[in-house]
Formats: sequence, structure tokens, C-alpha cells
Amino acid sequence: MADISLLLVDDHPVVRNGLRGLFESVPGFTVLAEASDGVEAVALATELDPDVILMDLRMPGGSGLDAITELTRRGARAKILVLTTWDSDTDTLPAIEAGATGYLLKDAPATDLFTGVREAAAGRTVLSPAVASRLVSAVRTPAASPLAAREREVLALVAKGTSNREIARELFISEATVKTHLSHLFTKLGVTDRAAAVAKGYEQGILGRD
Amino acid sequence: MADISLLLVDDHPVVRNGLRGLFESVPGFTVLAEASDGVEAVALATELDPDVILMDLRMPGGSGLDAITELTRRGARAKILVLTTWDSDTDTLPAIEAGATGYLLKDAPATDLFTGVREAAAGRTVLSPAVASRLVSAVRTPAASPLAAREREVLALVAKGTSNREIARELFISEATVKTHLSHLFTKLGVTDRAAAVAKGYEQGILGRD
DNA sequence: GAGGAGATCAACCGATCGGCTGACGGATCG
DNA sequence: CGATCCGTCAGCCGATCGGTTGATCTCCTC
Repeated sequence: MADISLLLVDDHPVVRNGLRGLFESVPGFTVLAEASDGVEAVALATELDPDVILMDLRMPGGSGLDAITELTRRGARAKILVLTTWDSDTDTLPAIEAGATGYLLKDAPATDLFTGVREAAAGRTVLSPAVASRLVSAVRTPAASPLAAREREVLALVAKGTSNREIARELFISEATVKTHLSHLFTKLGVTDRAAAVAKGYEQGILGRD
Repeated sequence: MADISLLLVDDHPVVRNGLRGLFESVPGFTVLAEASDGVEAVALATELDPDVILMDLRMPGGSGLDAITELTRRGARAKILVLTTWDSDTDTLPAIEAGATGYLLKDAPATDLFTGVREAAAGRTVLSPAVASRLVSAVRTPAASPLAAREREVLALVAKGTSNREIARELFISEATVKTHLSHLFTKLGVTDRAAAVAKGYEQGILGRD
């Protein structure tokens, strides 16, 4: 197996040097280049096509988040590992949404960094428990639907662009009943029209989970 | 620190026995009880209030998923760890959405089981890389918006229940222009009314990320 | 510099929606 | 047994929507 090629991105030369030293001290890694901001990172990543990019999020001039978004948009092959100082960093979730493969703590033991990079290069996701928790709570949907079963059915059809008349036919009820259900669910959701009702439905997790 | 109290839930006596043996062979754990299906699990969990519940998902008579949902609904204190046989189990994500704290592989080394349970008891999320990946891809939003900037603004207002006339006032344009934008975005999204447009907006990640 | 996309506006018309009022039977719960 | 919620239905009416056709202007790209 060939070395894993790396691109280091951090605005602090000290950090970059430290990382370079670490990864050059063990076999299996090659540091292709270093970048000090997001723009440079995108340019170098495009040019050098590294296996893994180690990227700090907080940098002057072209944030790490933007760089991740841009690289993802370009369909870059490189796996992106976010380097954070604190575990509780609120930027982590957006970074992962933007396309980061995982994240590592800057003060993690060296062996953790090595395994993290290897995992990422192999296409696996690298997450600490804290980040995993945040992901879980982002996915988890707490709210129980305040709508009656029939109202949910009507709302689901509304979300598909079905007219009241068509809904009536589909559910084997009269158009008047459909309108009654709609009025009720409008009140319950605190809206006045079907478009806003659909929006509330998604916000509250009533819709969207086929 | 007191022992971590456990409830074991699996339809196979052999598996339950094996787990009990494992956890009784080391200090720090107390197996309170065993349940063979979801219903029994909920009853015992309510009665005994364990710290951690180890639960199989596939069981006859009251699936594990239903049990998790029910326990979550009741606000049970116990952390729920799902026991799966295969990592690729498609039930894992729903289980986590339902309220599971994490999951463990049945054939994982004993030490992994122990640390997993300890982590869960401490409130941390226990996930394998494969599950983490699936979580990440569930959160990740791929599609770039096919809508023009102005069209997105109109759609966002529509989702809030704003009428065309109000949108016009809000954006300092005429009602006619609002209707033009709507017609265009309807076409682009492949829908025929504002309610379905809002739904598409959420499905495609255009709406919903304030 | 032609073409395309975005943003702006107008007028018309039929279809649909949403509000209002009122009603009835069943289920569940205290 | 009465209250409350769910699900069903009706008619009326003004407001709003969506489709259509057609137009002007700018900006960007090829």
C-alpha cells in the first residue's frame, strides 16, 4: 500500500509544522503541502489531489467551512478531516454537513491522529463520541404529532400538491370533510394556508419521514 | 461509584445467558433482569429502572424498535444500547432516531461491550464507524438549489404562509412579479401549487436550514 | 454581439381555497 | 353520563391562486 498523501491547512505555522513533524516521523504518510487559509487549500487540493486534507476551521481569509463546501461542490476525491481545538465546537456539525469526513481534536494523542487519518483515507467516518451525540440529536425527532391520523393523511397529500377534490377521491370522503380536516389542522399548527401547514409539518417532523 | 445496573433483552436464552455471564464475570456491573420481548422489556424497565438496557432489535412479539419508542415516550432514564448481529443492519438508524443511545455488535470483543456500556451509562453515544457514516449521510444535504435567489426568497415567504400580495410588499416588487417567480419555481421544482413547492423545498434542502 | 437567464411588470379569467356556521354519530375518559 | 376529540358531511361567499401571453431591462457568457 502506498503512502497516504496529506494536505495540511491551518493559519498557524506552528501547528502546521507540528503536524508535519508528526506525520513525517512515522512511515505510511506523505505531507504533500501546507496551506494557511481556505482559498489556498482549495487551490492546492485541486492541484495536488491529496488523499486526506487536515483542515482547521477557524482561519482568516476564506474560512474552512467555505473551503469544505467548495471542495465538495467540485467533487474532490480527498477526504476532509476537520481539526478542532475544542470538542464542543459548534462548527463541527455544519462542517460535516458541508462534506467533512470526520474530525480530530488537535490535542489528541499522536496515535489517534494516525488512526484517524488512516480511517478517513479508507473512507470511514471518524467521529468522537461528543460529535456523534450531536449528530444523533440532530437526526432524532422528539415531537409527537399533535395531529389526528386523518389530518396527517390529508396534510401528506397536500404536501404532494393534491387538490381538495383529489384528496376527497383518494380518501373516499367528501370534499367538505377534507376542508374540515384542513381547517382543524391549520388551527392546530397555527397557520392559515396549506403551504405554511406543509412547512410546519416538516419543521415538526410530521412530514419528511416517508 | 456504584455498579451499573443492566437489563438484558433478547429472544434467545442462549444470548441472554452469555451476556449475563460476561457482565457478571467482571466487577462494576449488575444484571437486574432479562426480558425476551419488547413488551416484557418495557414492563421490567419501568419496574426496575436500570441504568442501561441492552436490547436486540429482532424479536417476536413486540419488536425492539417499538419498545425503544415506548420507553423514550415514557421518558425512561435508562440508556438503551441496541445489540445487532450485523453492522449493516438497516434498523440501526431508525432505532437511534427512536431514542437508542448507541449500538453494539453482538460478536464484539468483551472489552468493547464493557466500555460501550460504561460510555452509554455516562451518557455518551456509542457508535461504530459504519453507523456513524450512515448518520452523517443522513444529515448531509447534497443538492445545490436549482432556484434563483429571488425565487428562493419567495419560496421561503410562501412557506411562512405569506400571500402573494404580502410577499410583493415585503420584497418591494409587484404582485405580478411574485406570480412570475412562483410560476418559474413551480416549473423548476416540478409541482403545480405552493404547498407542494414548500414540500419540495424541504426535501431538497432549500428550506429548513435557517 | 447574440443568446440565455434573472428580475421586473401587466391584464385577464376560471379554478380553487379558506372562513363561517351548523350538524351527527362514535369513541374515550373521568 | 356528560365532556371532549375524531371523523364525517353541507352550503355559501369573497379572496386568492395559477395559467397564459407578452413585454422590458440587465448581466453574464460564449
